[in-house]
Amino acid sequence: MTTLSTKADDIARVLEDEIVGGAIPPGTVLRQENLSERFEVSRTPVREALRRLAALGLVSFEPNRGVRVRSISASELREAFLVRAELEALATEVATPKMRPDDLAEMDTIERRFGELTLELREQARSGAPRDATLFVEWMQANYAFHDVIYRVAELPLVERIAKGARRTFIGDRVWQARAELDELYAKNDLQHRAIREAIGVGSGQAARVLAREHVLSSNRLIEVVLETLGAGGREPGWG
Amino acid sequence: MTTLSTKADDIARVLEDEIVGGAIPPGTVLRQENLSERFEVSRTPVREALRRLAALGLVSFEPNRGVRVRSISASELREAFLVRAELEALATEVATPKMRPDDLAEMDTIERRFGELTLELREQARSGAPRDATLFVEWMQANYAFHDVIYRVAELPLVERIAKGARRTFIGDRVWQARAELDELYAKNDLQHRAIREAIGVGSGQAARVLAREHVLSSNRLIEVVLETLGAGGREPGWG
DNA sequence: TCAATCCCTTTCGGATCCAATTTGCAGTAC
DNA sequence: GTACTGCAAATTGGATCCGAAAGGGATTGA
Repeated sequence: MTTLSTKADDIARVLEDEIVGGAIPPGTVLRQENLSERFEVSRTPVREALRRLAALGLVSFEPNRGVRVRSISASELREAFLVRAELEALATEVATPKMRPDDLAEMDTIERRFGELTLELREQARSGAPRDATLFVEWMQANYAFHDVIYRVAELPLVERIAKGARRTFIGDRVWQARAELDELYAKNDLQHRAIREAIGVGSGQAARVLAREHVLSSNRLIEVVLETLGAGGREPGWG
Repeated sequence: MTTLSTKADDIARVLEDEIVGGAIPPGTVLRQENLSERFEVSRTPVREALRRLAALGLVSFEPNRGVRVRSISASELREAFLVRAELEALATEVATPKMRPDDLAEMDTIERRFGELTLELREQARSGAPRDATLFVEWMQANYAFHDVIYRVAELPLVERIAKGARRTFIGDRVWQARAELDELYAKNDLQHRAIREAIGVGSGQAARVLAREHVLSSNRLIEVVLETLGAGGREPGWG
């Protein structure tokens, strides 16, 4: 029986998901022994996993002190959006002439679902009820699924990898649940998706590029508003 | 006395430089024991270093078989140039309004030197003499220095990191020395640098962006010509 | 009261040791 | 001659062990 993956890789994947998903908040100090007893392995594979996370920029490595989950600054966040904007624009332009009818049909299906979820979210936001996390996650997934079709058609694995790496600098989902006026974001996102899909449909790579870029940048602007109102409060847990 | 860096990090840095510099050719299999006796350490830090290289995409990790230096395919190379083109365009646009007189002066100094080196290289190419490696390296460094000013002024560390990561997928410098008709590239590069500098000088971020993008893309086109004539011969050493 | 020093605990980095997997080769059956 | 089996060498993955660095607290001295 072939193993096909090492424990270090498994651990790295799990921690990666937990960090980008927000389950492990920024600033957390990761102790090797904790992780080794949690995953029921020795510290050796744990350290290899941590090296990988460090190379990916998810944690910072202080020699002889430990690793801590990196917290992202406002400027880093803005930059990540800039990178995403450029690369998604590129991918969208490249994908446009390669789109096949079934790809477009898939985009339509996803977009329809996305529209429904958007309505539900706005409904919820207007009613003032507490946010439903699962609904939000679904909305997010539909959002990503839309872009994933584009990435798949574009066939630019490097671009996809980098853009998705930048995408994950999201500070977790709770940011999005923070303010009710994100209503505007929901509606705009939906409209922009449709505009992008239409531009692709008529085969205008240029237009699709511009729209994709603006789409990401407008998300950026709204996120910044949220961060301001949240007070950019990056409280940093100490080493203890 | 504080160590300030671990052996794993040191080893990773050295190997990184050797791989991107071409000293360790693509396809090479890296044996843990070889490296451990070369660096006079045990295999533990070596493996951590290899994990980092794997996370950076410089080597591929096959469980229970070993690591090998990744060889870059033509499509990967093309993609890397696309990424660089977008990100350098972005950086150039952002840098334009932030340029101070002394920054511009520095660009002029570098560009002047770059022009001289370009002339020397073209001279050498026309004379049919064997390429002077050090001259070429100098030319390359001046080329990079020009762009580095832009990156420094732009103050976009993430963009800089990604773009430079894509820049290093260069298959070493010998590619550039392969054909004499790169003459054209030398001249064009020089002219494009000047155009970019002038666009920045008049404060047109839009123009600078477009010029920077075309600059990188034209390098890409010429590289592809070279690869075609070279026969894309990616001979892969076996596992032995 | 406050600062410097020593020591003890915690935690990390690295070395060594052992188990598991792969691989090459010899031998054998057909 | 070819394909298959089984063993042995090479190599990796992981566990355990040890020395060293960092941090905290008590003691001492001014």
